[in-house]
Amino acid sequence: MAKIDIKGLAKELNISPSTVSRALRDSHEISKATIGRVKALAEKLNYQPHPYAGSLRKNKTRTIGIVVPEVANNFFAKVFSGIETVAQENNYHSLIYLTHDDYDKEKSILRHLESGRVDGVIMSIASNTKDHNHIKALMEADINVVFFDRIGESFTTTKITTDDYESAYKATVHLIQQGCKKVLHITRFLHQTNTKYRKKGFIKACKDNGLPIDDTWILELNDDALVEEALTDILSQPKRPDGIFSAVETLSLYPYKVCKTLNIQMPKELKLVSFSNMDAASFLVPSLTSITQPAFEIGKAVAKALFYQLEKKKKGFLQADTVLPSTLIVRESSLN
Amino acid sequence: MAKIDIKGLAKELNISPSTVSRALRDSHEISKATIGRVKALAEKLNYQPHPYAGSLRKNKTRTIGIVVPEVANNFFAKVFSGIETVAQENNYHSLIYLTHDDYDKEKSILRHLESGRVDGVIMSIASNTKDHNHIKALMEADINVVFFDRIGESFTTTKITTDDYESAYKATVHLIQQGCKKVLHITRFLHQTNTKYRKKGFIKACKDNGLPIDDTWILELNDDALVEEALTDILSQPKRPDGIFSAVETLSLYPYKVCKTLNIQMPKELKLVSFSNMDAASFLVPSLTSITQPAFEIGKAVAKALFYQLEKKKKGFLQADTVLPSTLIVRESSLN
DNA sequence: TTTTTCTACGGAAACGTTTTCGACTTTTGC
DNA sequence: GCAAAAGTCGAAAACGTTTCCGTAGAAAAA
Repeated sequence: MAKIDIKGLAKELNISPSTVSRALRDSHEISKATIGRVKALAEKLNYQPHPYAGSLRKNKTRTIGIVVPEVANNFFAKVFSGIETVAQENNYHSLIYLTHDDYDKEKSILRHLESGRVDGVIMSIASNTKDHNHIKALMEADINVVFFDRIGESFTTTKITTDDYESAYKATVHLIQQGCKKVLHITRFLHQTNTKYRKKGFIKACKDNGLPIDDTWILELNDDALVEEALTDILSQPKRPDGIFSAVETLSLYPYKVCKTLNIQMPKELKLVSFSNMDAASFLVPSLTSITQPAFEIGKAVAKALFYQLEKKKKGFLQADTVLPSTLIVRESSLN
Repeated sequence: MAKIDIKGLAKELNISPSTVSRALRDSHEISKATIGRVKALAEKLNYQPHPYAGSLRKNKTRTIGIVVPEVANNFFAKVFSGIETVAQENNYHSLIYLTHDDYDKEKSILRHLESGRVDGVIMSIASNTKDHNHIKALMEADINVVFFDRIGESFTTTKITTDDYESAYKATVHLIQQGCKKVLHITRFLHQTNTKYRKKGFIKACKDNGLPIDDTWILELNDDALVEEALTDILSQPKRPDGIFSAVETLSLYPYKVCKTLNIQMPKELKLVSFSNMDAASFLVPSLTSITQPAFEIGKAVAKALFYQLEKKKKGFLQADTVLPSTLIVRESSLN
């Protein structure tokens, strides 16, 4: 099947390319009759417009860039699924880039995206980027950028987050109500916005309930290789914690492991609640009490917000700062 | 920062756009001196070539399409991660489309991809597509297509799979060696290539070891809503199975659930092994004996194969049919 | 009838590159 | 000293669209 283009159609029909172009887009300055003829032939020859030619001329790509740390992760995968759903509905295309939580990679990706390959970018910032100049540069190149979860707080654009502070507060209070006297907070990358607020919620909950807090009860465990050791240390102490609040899914399984080797009974001697979108949460023993973020909805919301910005001429945001509620699902790991 | 293009650079340097274009690409017909001047200015002004202009002229996009059923799934997510890694290494861009296992959606996606938006496509076929004309059409539009896991067997192109037959055989034999006398096979979408071969391996293992097989011992459970009921039924029978071999991860957790409600002891009364890439497998109780496919490696292999085809002028494949080995990880759920 | 307004379409420029074809200058080979 | 060969660059076409501008004829208004 030889590729057919607008010129080919035009020649076949003895009309000009401009007429064909207009006819295909139902222009009012073309008669119904010719529109019919053009569309019939286009259909018959399976004409597919070349997307890049149009993009070049119109300076619109109908493509978005999605820049995230990873995708082999329940949360990000579900967010992406939400984004993609909305993108397909709006006839947008999704270019996806993984930063692997590497600042330099993120920088070079964003720098490339200044080229005009995409109309807008949805991103969740890499865990080790602290400086945001590359993001600012992208915006100054007139690319719309919106954030979710790990946001750039200083930018005035759409940011979709969850109620990290409140959820963390609620989870901590839940542990305390179940009888915990010493709650340990394990977390990662505290300079990120989401973990930062989770920590604040944790601290507030402890204070409100008269639990003493010092920094040794907050463990920032950034290196996978060291988690088990650190956890073993603190759980071997005589005055070990009787509750753990984990701010990230990737840390949630370690307590199970360490308790097994140290022969600590969960939930009797140690209660656990963790942020997590893991499907298997209810099949663990004890099943995991979790705070799950509405990942799919986050994806849909952030995509909708971006498309809103892209379609409207007027500047303005659909919802500049949207906070979606997470839900605390109480299972066995936290129960008395 | 006003966007700068080749013409702008040319004017600034008082040379022609063609010279600039060549200089940026280190053409040997441009003097070292001008190459230096051009690159210096390009760097200074943060020149980013417009990708679509080049694509249009060169008829090469350096973009691939990835068409998969879903991504909120350990296996596909890890495969994608492998693909993306190789893509970034080779300076390719990844457009990703989810079919949600819907044939019509897959068809319209592939149809669109005939347009020239991508140079090649990596795909894993949706579970309910049985006719492959849309794929054939894409190939005839001169788009390279390669497959992984759920492949189109009739096509002569690269297909990356795992040793489904052998793994299934090995898993079944393992169950039998652990004392199972009646092994149930639960699976999905048996018209797919991968599940089809897993079933064959299962049957062969049973026959080789003198276990009687009839069709009631093979359950094709395509509807999520009906799985629990079906499993409850068969496990309530007096002559219930004492072993389950699950061909897909999405079915692997149901036996846990049903055994709990029916008060059947795992692994004492019922042993289980399942295909799975789930991280939590070792934290289940009993921990799940699983066959895990090398998802990340599959992604890398399929991407490498595609890029090989795209870069070489000569027709030919890197590895037309590559079969990567899965590994059987024995945990508690299958042990005597 | 003449003038104006629509209707329906064509010609050509434009988007930002790459590449073909030449052309001019300098170097090389004899 | 002269032809051939290198070396270095420019003009313009081309990729496949969209859109600006123009115009012929028909219909409407005068």
